[in-house]
Amino acid sequence: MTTDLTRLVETTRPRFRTATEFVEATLRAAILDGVLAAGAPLRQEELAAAFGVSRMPVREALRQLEATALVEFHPHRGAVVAEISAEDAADISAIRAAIEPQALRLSLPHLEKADFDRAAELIAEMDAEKDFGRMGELNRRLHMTLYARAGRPRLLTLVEQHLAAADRYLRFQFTALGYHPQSQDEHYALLGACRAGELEQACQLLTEHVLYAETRLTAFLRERETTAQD
Amino acid sequence: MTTDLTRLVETTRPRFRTATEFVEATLRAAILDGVLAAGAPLRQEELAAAFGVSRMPVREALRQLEATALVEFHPHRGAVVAEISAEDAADISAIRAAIEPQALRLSLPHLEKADFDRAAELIAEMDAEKDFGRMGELNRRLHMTLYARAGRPRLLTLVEQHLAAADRYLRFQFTALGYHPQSQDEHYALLGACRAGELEQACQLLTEHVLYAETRLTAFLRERETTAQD
DNA sequence: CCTTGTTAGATTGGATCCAATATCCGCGCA
DNA sequence: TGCGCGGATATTGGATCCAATCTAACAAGG
Repeated sequence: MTTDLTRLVETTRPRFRTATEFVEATLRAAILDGVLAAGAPLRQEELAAAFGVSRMPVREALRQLEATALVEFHPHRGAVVAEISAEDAADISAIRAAIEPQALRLSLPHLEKADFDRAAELIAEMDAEKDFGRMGELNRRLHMTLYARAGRPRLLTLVEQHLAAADRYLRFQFTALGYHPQSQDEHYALLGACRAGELEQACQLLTEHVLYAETRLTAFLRERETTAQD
Repeated sequence: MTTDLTRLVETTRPRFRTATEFVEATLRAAILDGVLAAGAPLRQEELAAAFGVSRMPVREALRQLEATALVEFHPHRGAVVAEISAEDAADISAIRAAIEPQALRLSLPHLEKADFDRAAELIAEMDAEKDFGRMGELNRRLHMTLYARAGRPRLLTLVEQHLAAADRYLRFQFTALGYHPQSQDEHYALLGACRAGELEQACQLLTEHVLYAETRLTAFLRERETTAQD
């Protein structure tokens, strides 16, 4: 683990103004990308060494990640990467199903042709992409492109966080089952409705898109959880 | 400010296992209750003295509050209590309007008579309550009572956070204009629909309830912002 | 008189050090 | 042989100390 992190460290370090910012962003990416597995203990000393800083920025970063449920603190026992479960996946999906249509509703009236074209590009890129990590990134950017003009920073931050959280789960599913192609059909349909300015239909499609993803994902996770008990 | 905090400190200290938890919870309450005004600088040394701890638990607490947008960090310049604005109020309302109906949708089928009775009690208490601080607390508990059986911890945490954030704004409005009685009518109607098991109607009423509150609030805030420029 | 450079003070960011608590292993005893 | 107790060790929580940087005041020059 240490070496995996060290590589990221040198490349991204100079972009941040404080060590805490740097550690926080890098740790978040590492957790979301699956570099740090669920349940893995996050020893402060170890991380500090990997990042080339002292324990303090690590502690502050961990605190911030705790607030977004990416790590769990156990007093005097340290922090661990948040576990994943079918229950939690359903939880995240319920949130996405609530806030993403809201974001789209507020954004769609202000979207312009350039935005739709950008979205179409991203979908096309996803068709060609093989790497699951890049795939998740593209998926997030596609969704965020459609919501970007909502003009509601808090809402968009929430959406981004939960897209990323969902992505953490999807990576799991993809590596086991491969990418689910139906999802791309849904993207095309969604973009079509958006381009046509069909607000209600677009929201409907989006809700179903999130719901389908949840159904596929939780089915996979539940099976995985039951077979794991053998 | 120091003295206001000191009073809270003694009464709540023993309930927490770590100083950071204690500082975080107390600071959050102080900000939401308006004890610490919007824009107020949060000097680490000052807070540390008020809480009777060193600067470190204060720093960790501030980091956690930053992640929930209650405080803003400016590198090397310190933290301030998040500002309030009509824009931000609308942002929070948009989030509430999205997630609260979702929570109700998931919870309502599992609510029992005892839950409805508890909610009715809370509404009645609100009719009698004069203090705006207690009023907000009761309002939050009422809403959460209706959502409690959703069985989605993340979603409920989000709802609770944004109810609290909205409450911070409502306190502003109430102290200037007094409590808006229409809100209570909406509560009674909502509870009625819930009791009758009318899921769709209840969600509709709830959405409108949040929306009305937003309309009243932003109108008040916008007026306040324009008159403040004289 | 206004602008700009410089410097002193205040305040945060980060590192190190000490104390408190949990875990783990071995020993004694039933 | 199994269970409980106690100390050693590792790790976190908290305090203190030092360095980096921002703010503000003041002086010099245009």
